[in-house]
Amino acid sequence: MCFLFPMLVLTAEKNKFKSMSVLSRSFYTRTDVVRIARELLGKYLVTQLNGRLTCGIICETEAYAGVSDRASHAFGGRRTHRTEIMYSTGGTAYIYLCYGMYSLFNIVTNQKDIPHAVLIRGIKPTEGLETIRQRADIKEIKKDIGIGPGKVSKILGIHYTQTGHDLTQKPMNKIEFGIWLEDRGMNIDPNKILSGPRIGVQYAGKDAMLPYRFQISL
DNA sequence: CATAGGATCGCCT
DNA sequence: GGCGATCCTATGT
Repeated sequence: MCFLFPMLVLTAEKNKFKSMSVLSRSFYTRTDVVRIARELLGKYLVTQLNGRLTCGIICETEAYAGVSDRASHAFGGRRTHRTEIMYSTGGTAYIYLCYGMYSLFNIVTNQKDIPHAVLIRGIKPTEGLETIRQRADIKEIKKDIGIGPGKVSKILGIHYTQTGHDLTQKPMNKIEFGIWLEDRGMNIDPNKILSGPRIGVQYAGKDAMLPYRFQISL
């Protein structure tokens, strides 16, 4: 037992380190975008902009399964100036403008040239609440402040001009711009995950009914 | 070049 | 639940 004890401590330390880690390339380059969309629930989405750190727990996602998914911008292998970023390696940000005024934040997944992506539809803010309140242009923070893909970007300072950003790199200092994700060891009970059809994709025919939307209540 | 429409939101009724 | 805001994107001439 006295030989085993230090090993247990080491294992605990190792797990602790792992539980605070920035999500790495290998998390994003896996092939199952629907699984990744589920696993992103409970992860922390962090931005640093103009020296301000803001952060929230991801609580709603949608998977977009590339060339075979009629709801995806990359359906049929379409490549345009806008969608080109979707063909990057997993762990790249795909951010585009919706309805002329909302930047929508997506995470590219899978290997290069396979245009899968996960749309982040909701977060629960945890850090930088005063900055978030200012960006939202409201007097007091309410519970639904981070619910809705347009709101996620607005409160975190994410803008469509940042599309293509590498999500696996933290900024090198307190000033540099960055968007990244962290696993802080939050455990999500699979039974608590709600799933259903994606929002706003009625044009996608039968694919509009796929249960690719996932959410948890926090 | 012109134009229709969009992976939305907040305010109004 | 209905609607306007607001402008880029994709497509067609």
